[in-house]
Amino acid sequence: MTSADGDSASGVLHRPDPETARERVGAAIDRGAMITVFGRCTVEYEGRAASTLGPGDRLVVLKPDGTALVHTDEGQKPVNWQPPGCTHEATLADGEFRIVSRRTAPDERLVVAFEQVEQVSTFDVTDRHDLALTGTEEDLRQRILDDPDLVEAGFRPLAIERETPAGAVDIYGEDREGATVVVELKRKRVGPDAVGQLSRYVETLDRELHADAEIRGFLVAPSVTERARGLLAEKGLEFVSLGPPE
Amino acid sequence: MTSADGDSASGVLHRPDPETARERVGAAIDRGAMITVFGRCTVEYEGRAASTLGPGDRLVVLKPDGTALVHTDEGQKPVNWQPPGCTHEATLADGEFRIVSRRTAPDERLVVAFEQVEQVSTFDVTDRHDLALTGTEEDLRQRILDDPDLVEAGFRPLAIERETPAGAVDIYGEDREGATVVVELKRKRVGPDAVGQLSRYVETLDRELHADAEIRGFLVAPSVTERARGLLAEKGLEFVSLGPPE
DNA sequence: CGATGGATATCGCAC
DNA sequence: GTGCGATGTCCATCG
Repeated sequence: MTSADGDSASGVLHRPDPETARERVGAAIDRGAMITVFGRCTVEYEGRAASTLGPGDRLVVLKPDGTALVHTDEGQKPVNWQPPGCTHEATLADGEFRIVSRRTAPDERLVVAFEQVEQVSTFDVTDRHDLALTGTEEDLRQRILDDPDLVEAGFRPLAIERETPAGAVDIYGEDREGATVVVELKRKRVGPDAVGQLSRYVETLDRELHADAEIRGFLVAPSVTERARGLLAEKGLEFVSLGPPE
Repeated sequence: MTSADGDSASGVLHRPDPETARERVGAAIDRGAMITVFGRCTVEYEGRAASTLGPGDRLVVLKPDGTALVHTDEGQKPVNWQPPGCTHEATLADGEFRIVSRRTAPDERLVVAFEQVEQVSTFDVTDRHDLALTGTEEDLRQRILDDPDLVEAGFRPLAIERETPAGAVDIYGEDREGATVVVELKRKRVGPDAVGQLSRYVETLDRELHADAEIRGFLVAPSVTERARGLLAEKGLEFVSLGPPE
């Protein structure tokens, strides 16, 4: 045991035996602490898909919200995981310390079996601050509502997130002639999928509105791929280049 | 200091002062170790977007491949991160221990400034085992190639990933009458986007092939949403229900 | 390097 | 719960 044991804010065990690891992790799960376990382990997952992972050194993170993450030394994404809301369990089986995380609807199960536990750490964590993020699609929308001429001189926004049978349109409005305008926003370079999305909005509005009504579709993004540009031309849609704020 | 210090496989510091934390993390970065730091910190990010995060208790993971992750007590995704390939730096500024991670193309920068470091851990990690995953789209494709009648009696696959101007078709073949068949596979319930994808394949092949050639489009998936079903009917495409193996 | 599409995507919101 | 679209998506693959 280390001096950390007397500290409620955090605790650490170095190379605990399986039973000691099970006790510490089980207690931390019950306490609602954040837990990291590093050691040599195998991983099995079964649920939406299924996978097995042979022995290797990995970092396991258990969060009080029921999230489980298994990280190797590479990659931003965990090699295995469970989403928030799962139930974690610390068990002993065949003399091994194991972490089992389950959920239902859909049924999913993650089992991490440790051959050797290098370290168990627990943390009592408080974090009330929300992330303030800028440079998103909503920012782009606000810039256009502040200055509709960015789309086209005389453009008048009438609604945001206007519902159509094909889904909600980002910005709905009229051009200077009174023709209906549909605007699809993308915060980064767009491919063919965005053109298909805009096209569906225009097509369904074509049916919904007056038969002789002209409907113009605008795609607003920093840039388009060559294939997407071709699809735009083919479908008679327009493109406006608008990048993130400097 | 704990007994772990003499062990090259892992090391831990409890509540180090900023300078000690900087030394230990800087050395571990240079050594190519995996690092976890837990403590009270603020986070700033600037790059593809920008964000700030006020003080709170968070777990920071630095990987030898240049990945950085900042995890709070909630959520599966890190609240902030840097992708693999970044350069990490451990610095002292205003008496605080800071972790700075940068990359170029695009320029991105992540700064984690610690008011209080609860724990620093380092691990020498090797993991050469690959993940074996089943229940994927490739599994579904193999099942159909093994038994093409799953799509339709008499279906004959001729190619996989056949290129078209609209992208690669999952399975390309002929029905019993010799008509061209395009099959789009999805491993789970599909929405309108998959119908758009299949529709583009059929449309472009319609132009590419003989004008009088009949082209049939099949969407193979466990199920479809109501809107997607409508789009399929509208575009004259067919649906085959085929779920993951039990 | 960019383009393309899959993913146990995750996440948030509307219904 | 399902449906739908955004994401600093990440990631592998291909040209």
